[in-house]
Formats: sequence, C-alpha cells, structure tokens
Amino acid sequence: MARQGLTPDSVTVAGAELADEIGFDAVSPAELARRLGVRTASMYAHIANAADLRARIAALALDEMAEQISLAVLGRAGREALVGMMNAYRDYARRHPGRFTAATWQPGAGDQVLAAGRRHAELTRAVLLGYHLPVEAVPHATRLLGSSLRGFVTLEASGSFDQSRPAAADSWPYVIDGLHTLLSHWNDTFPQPEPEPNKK
Amino acid sequence: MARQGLTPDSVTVAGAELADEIGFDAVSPAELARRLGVRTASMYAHIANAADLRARIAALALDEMAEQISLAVLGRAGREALVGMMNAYRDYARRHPGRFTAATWQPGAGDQVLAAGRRHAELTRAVLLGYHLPVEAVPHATRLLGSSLRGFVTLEASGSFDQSRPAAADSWPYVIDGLHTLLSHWNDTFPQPEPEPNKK
DNA sequence: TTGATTACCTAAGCATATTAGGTAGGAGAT
DNA sequence: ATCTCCTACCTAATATGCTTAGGTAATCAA
Repeated sequence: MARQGLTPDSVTVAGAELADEIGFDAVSPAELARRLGVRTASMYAHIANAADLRARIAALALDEMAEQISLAVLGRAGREALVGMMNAYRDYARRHPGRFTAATWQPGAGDQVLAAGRRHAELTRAVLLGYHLPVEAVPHATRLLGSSLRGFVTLEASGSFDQSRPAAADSWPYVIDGLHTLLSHWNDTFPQPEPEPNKK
Repeated sequence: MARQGLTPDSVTVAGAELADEIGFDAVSPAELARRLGVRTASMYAHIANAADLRARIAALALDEMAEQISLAVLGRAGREALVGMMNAYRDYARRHPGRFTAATWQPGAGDQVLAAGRRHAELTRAVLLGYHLPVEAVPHATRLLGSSLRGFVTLEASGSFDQSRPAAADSWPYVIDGLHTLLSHWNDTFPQPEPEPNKK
C-alpha cells in the first residue's frame, strides 16, 4: 500500500472539502478516512479526536473567510468597504456551505477559533471606521452589522427563504442598503449623550 | 418495574427539557432513555428514530416560540408590536437555549417544522402591517427583520459577544431601534419604483 | 377473572470513536 | 547499495450509540 502522506493540515483541508460536499455535521473521522482511502484508526495520527477535527476545520474556514473579507475591504472605505465585506461574507458561505457551517459553529471554541473571531471583529471595526461613529457606538454597530449579516446568510444557506417569493438574493440589497443607511445616520437614530434608546 | 407511562408527547417534552440542560446536540435516544429511567430500545416505541426525536423537539420549540410571540404582539401595533415580538423571541432563546437551538435547526425540515415556519412568517408580517410598507417591500422587510433578530440572538446565545465590552444586552436596544427606524423610513431609504437599490 | 393492549425488556447486529501495539515505506547516512 | 530510523498506516480490541426483532408483564375493559 502506497502511503498517502497525510499530515494534520492536509487532513484538515480534506475535511473542509468533505464538509462542503456532504455537510459539516456529517464529517467524522470514519467518513474522512473513507474519503482518503485510509483506515479510520489511522486518522488519529493526525487529529486528536472527532472534536479536534471539527475544530480544525472551523479554524480553517474562519481564516479563509477573514482572508476573503480582507481582500474585499482592502483599499476601500465607507459604503464600498461595507458592500465588499458583506458580499465577501455571503459569497464565501454560498461557495463553501460546509465550511461556513463550521465557521459558525462554536461549542467550546478553542484558542484558534477565538483568535479568528477577534480578527473578524477587527475587520468589522475597520469597515465602521469609514462611518465616523462615536467611539461608544462602535461595539453596538459591530454587533448590529454582524447580526444582520450572519442572520441573513445563515437563513439563506439553510433554505429558510426558499418557501417564499421573491428569491432570497433579491432581498440582499435591502440588507446592505438598510445597514448602510443606519450607519450613515447613526447620530440621528441614536441621540448622543448617554444613549439609552429603548425604554419599556 | 413500575411503568413510566411515556407517550410520544411526554418523551418530546422531556427531550426539550434535556436539551435546555445539556444542549440540543447532546440529546439522543440513549441520553434521554437514561434520563427517563428506561432502556434505550424502549424509546423506539414512542419515536421513530434519533432524527425524529430531534424533529419533534424542534417542532415543539417552534410552536412555543410562536405562542410567546403571539401573546407579545396581541393588541399591539407599530413600534410596540415590534418591541414585543423581538423581546419575546430573545427571551425565549435565553430561557430555553436548547429548545432555541432546536428551533433554528433545519436539516430536512418536516411538515411540522415548515408549518411552524409559516406561522412565524405570518406573525412577522402582522407586525410589519403597522409600518404601512408598500406591498412589494414586505418580503424584504420580513427577511431583514428576521435576519437581524435571529443573528443577534444566535450570536448572543453562543457567547460570541462575551469577549467584548459592553455586555451584549446593552447592544440589544440598538438592534430594536435600528430596525424600527429603518422600517419607519422605508420609503426614504428605498425609493419606490422598481427598487434596485444596490448597484455593484 | 379473563383477554387484549402495549409499555418496557433482553438480545443481537451493525457503525462509530478511540486506544494499544505492530509493520513496512521511504528518507538520509554510510 | 544497504543500513537505520522515523512514522504513516495497519490490525485488533473495547466501549458506546442506533436500531430491529421478539418476548414479558402491567394495566385496562369486559
């Protein structure tokens, strides 16, 4: 038997590809071993266990996403940066559904995942820079942006929008422009001093 | 051995409680049987298989959520209805993390889940009624609202906001008011005829 | 009490996760 | 070339989970 020459990294990449094909939840040491033409037990030379395999794929996906978003934001500012970031995020999810699921999966996030999470937060903050928000508003705007983005893309990917007309893609511009408008008029929407915008 | 008097419904309820305690992903026929003081094989008298158990819990959660949201929206309109709905959704997720995970879980949604999904869409449309949006805008607004809501609550529940200050709860009013503002000024943000608001 | 129903059980087959210890493929040194 | 070491991969074995088939006894209707 010729050796496959597997390494932790190559196994992780293969796992990511497998996730895109059969779904992240279906990825397991056994399934991946089958795919790689190797016995299940041999996987344990490269990964610690099933959870570790999944965590590695998640970290890989998070890094790839951050990379794509970086490229899309580079050299842009304001609305262009926002559009670039949002589209990069959505495109990645559409191109790599399994990896995207992995990236949005957290149960017991390790250091790798936490670091990638911070990188994403950094990118979002960079995009928001172009909207000149008051400093205290940045965390809130980051979360609002992140929530809408992740929510839409997750729902679209899971097929939740398939039941209704028009196509999900037609609603995407509304999400982008809605966010852009909100960020552009932040101070009008949320009056400055001690913002306690919600009563009841 | 005294009988437990289990039924498909009581098993589903027990499964939902278990999900809130140990996480939806950890719920299985074996684990639930342990909890109920019954042999694993005995579960198959009440459920078809593991996927069926999970689907039942998901349907239960979806129904409970719709119920809570109905109560929160009843007799209210406009901003009050929006706030009621969003808070009901978020509160349910915080009170029942396992059930919430189940409700946002879809892989191969059955009839039950699809019906519940429609009920949720109905409720959202009802809330949007108070904003007097142009008819063509309703699906888009529904998705925008749904995305932000689900995105924020999911991220909050998964602990993604725990790493940064201020507390996640402090950002919640911004999500509510941001959505409210957007819905209130829909026609300003998205000019009427043939809305093709996003270019590049 | 009898009879029927059915909630629960034991037994068994098969798949996966994981560990322990063996074997051989291939790179580098001699 | 051949020796040697490393290690990628293997076989074997245990534990556990999912699922089906076929019994047993608790409960209810008559």
